[in-house]
Amino acid sequence: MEIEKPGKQHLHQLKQLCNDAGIKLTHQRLEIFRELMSVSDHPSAELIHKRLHKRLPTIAIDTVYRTLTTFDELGLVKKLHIMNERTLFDTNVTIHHHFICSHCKKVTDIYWSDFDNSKLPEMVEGMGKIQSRHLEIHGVCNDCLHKSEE
Amino acid sequence: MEIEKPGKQHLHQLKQLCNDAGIKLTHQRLEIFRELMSVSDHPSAELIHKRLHKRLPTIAIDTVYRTLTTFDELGLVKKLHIMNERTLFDTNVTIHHHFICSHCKKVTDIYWSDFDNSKLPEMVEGMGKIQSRHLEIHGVCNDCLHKSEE
DNA sequence: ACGAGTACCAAGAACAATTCCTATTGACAG
DNA sequence: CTGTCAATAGGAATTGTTCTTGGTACTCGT
Repeated sequence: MEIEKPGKQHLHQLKQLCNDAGIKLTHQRLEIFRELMSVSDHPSAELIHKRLHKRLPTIAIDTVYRTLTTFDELGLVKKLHIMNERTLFDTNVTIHHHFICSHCKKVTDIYWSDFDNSKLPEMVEGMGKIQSRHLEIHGVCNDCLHKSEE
Repeated sequence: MEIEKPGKQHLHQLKQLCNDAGIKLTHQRLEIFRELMSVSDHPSAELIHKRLHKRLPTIAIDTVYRTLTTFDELGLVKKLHIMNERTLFDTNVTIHHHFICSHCKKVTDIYWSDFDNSKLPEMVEGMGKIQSRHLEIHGVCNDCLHKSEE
């Protein structure tokens, strides 16, 4: 079972990817990328926009959405649609699952390659062409468990 | 592995539940319940509202949302938050998972009790108090596979 | 250097899903 | 019958996201 979170993408990879995709590596894209790679959580578009506002006071929320969608298509980030919450973006694009605290809503990555490599039941395999599987585990995280004891 | 979908709830159970919860069994709640139990798919609030409009021409979409949330709290239905889509409601509240066609977006229930009863990795168990697990399998369903061959 | 073409972006309008607000209704207790 | 209170209808508001528009900057051919 893997536990370590894989290393982050680097700037030259972004440049490469943009080149390959035939799109420009603009200032905005670069800054959004830097912001994404500097965080280890699962930020929302709104949060990224807020954080970027210090460095890029004129950036529009729409640009953030557009760029994140572009990054999603490039495979640099992954859109998460969890719970009742807004769309989140995961900078970790390797195969993994999520633990979601039903109290504080924090999302924690889970690596479980044994499960990823295991075979699904025949019934499921027969439903169509399987592309991916994503496990969402809900519970109360340790932080919230300790807080509620106080 | 279970395959059969468990039986649906019945009217007297709704009455019982409302009584226990100390809320009234209003005409609207009854009709929304009946509508829910008559379908086997995963309807959205909007769709339920549209269907109910024939029988209850004055029902407000807000009432549908409120009632579905109430039912969710009572455990009669389960809110689903899948993909980029709107919130769906699942009338099947027994433990199960979902296969989501990335092409037609259809959601199919999966029963896999071996997995439900299996132990999670230590690392995950240690993250907090686990309440539930939900597996989302993405792929292309057989219908769409056949259609694309034409 | 210069003009046309293209990708890109900011700003605000538009949109869709959901929730809030408020007056009204309806059921029940006294 | 009347006061009370939960529940509802209808519309307005809010929220998250996307579209439209006009303008800017870079690129390529000349």
